[in-house]
Amino acid sequence: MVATLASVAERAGVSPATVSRVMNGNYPVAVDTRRRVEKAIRDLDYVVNAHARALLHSSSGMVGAIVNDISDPFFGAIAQGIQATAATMNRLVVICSSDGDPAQEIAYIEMLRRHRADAVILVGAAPEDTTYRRHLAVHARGLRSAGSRLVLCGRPAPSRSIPAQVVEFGNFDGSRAVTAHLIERGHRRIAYVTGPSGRTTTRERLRGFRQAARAGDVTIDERLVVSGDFGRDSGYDAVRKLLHNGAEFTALCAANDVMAIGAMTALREAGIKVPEEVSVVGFDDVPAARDVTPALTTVRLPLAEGGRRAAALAFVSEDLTAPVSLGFELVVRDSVQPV
Amino acid sequence: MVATLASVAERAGVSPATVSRVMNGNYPVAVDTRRRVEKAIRDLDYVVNAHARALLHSSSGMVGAIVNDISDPFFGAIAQGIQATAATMNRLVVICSSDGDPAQEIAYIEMLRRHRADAVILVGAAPEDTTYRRHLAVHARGLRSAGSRLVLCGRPAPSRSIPAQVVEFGNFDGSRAVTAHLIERGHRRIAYVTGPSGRTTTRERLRGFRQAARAGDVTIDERLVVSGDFGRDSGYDAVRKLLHNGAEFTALCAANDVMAIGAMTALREAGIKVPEEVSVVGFDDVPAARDVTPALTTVRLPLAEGGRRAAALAFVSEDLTAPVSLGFELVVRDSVQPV
DNA sequence: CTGTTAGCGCATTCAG
DNA sequence: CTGAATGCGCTAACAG
Repeated sequence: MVATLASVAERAGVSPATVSRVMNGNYPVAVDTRRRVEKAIRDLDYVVNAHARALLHSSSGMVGAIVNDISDPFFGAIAQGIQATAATMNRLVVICSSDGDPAQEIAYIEMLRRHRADAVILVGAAPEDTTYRRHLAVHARGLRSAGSRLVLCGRPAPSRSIPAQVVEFGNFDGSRAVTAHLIERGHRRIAYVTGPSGRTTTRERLRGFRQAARAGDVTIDERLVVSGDFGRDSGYDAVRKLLHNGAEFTALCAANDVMAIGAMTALREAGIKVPEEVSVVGFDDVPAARDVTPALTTVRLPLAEGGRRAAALAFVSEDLTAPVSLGFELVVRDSVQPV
Repeated sequence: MVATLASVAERAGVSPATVSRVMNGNYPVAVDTRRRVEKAIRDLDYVVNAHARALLHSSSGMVGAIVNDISDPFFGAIAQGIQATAATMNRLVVICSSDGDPAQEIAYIEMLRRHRADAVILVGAAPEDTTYRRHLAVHARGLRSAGSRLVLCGRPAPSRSIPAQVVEFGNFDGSRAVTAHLIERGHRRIAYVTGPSGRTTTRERLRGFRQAARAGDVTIDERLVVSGDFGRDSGYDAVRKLLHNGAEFTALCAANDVMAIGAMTALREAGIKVPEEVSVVGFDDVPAARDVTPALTTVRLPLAEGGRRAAALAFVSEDLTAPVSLGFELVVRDSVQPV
């Protein structure tokens, strides 16, 4: 059996109220009474029931973060940031991996609402389908009316009808910058590996790529645009497919580092030298980007900081008037060479 | 305001009990009554209060996992496995990052006990200090008497006095195998980068290394054993230090891949060719191991499976008589060359 | 099939 | 400074 306030009270020969007062320490209690109670607590290994407590306050001191895949370094870095500031505030973080499934994500949001999470942080690309958006809008209002916060990290602010705080990354601008970097070095036949279809991040980064191409007066051969899913193997496969189709390109731009790294391996296996024959760029600047050969030129996103900012927003009750927009930095390493 | 059972009942013109019955669906309710209630639920966007419910069952349908650092791919892979099987059972997973601090870890365990977590999964190396062990023993008994499970994943079973289910990895055997691999190829001056001090995993892997050396009749020059912390930079720094001290070695064995990869970068920057001049091996087989150049020879641990097995143990109530011992696989790639 | 009752464990009035 | 009483939201008897 597990000890309760009452059992501790009985053992200490006091009332439950007194035990409660020494537990919370915000009320005068006689020194020796306190001592007796503390001993009983230790003897019984009493641990308060967070549920009973939450029932009173209708809050739980817990925040939920929903990510696509916790084993992806992109999400790992953000989760780490969230966790770090949550620990500071003595809050429990519930991390849920939705596996990229919008329905799963909605299910998790509902679970978190059941647990009266103080905040829900949605991390990374948002699905663009309308069923998802409808459900999200309902939950957003529900969270709001329960006094909980909805924070979006790494996805754009949705319609005004859904109340949320948002932390955005420079997906569009970063993608434009890294593409321009390629073009400035003379590349005109540039392949692109996209993220999964129907996600905001995929769209934004691709848009940046196309925009830079237009601005640089290079036309994108649509046969060079192949779709990936942000996973390493999809980058690898994309190159195989490109090569198999006899595509010709002097540079490859991947929608994230993980795919860029898979792509580099495929290139190497095909006997194509990077960057001598093909330049490669990625996006995110995950830790591995620095350690592959050649080191990957990419766009650094302040991922951990994004997580920290998102968590900070989760713990504060004022609404932001505008989204927090985090910058990016073009990190030039060794994977690009002038054509 | 947030809807309650009572408010839904009122709106539907029925009793709270009836609403509860349609919510749980495990009790006969007239079709049109059910319909009316469902409409009220939707209208009010009613979401049950998990805390009120948990108060009755004294369980929460939630399991906690405590890891050292969620952004480390080792933990990411395990967390992913835990998460995957938890989702299958419709359970919420609370992932907590203790930052390698034993006191933090204890604090998290207590938080999870307050929330009446169905299980607590401790992932990765265990601290070896006695204060930690004493606290853990108390909590282990507390969890047990509350009907919760304690599962250890990637750390050895502690003393018999603490009740826990354990999933172990082949730290000792794997380390011995990969070291033997080096020795068989003629290496006799082998450097070693350890994990953080005072952790079980660090000790086990180092022990395997020494054991293999002894068995292969090679004596380890203690100046070649340098300590790291499982982080990438510590692998990088270890090589710098070794080089700075004028150490001579033909092979380097790192206690994990992350450090091995950092070490390879340091070697490359110093103009030392891997594997022509120095062979390198790692441990874990994280995703990046495949994509560095040369691809890293390492020991593959079934990390995701370990997570899945640990989660499975968390959801079952029978005690195992013996720890689950997961195998390992020596993955030979390109980072080792005969001397 | 449906309503009424009681109580899960705790913090908070309100009295002493 | 301490105790008794109340109710948070829900489900599980128990009646009807």
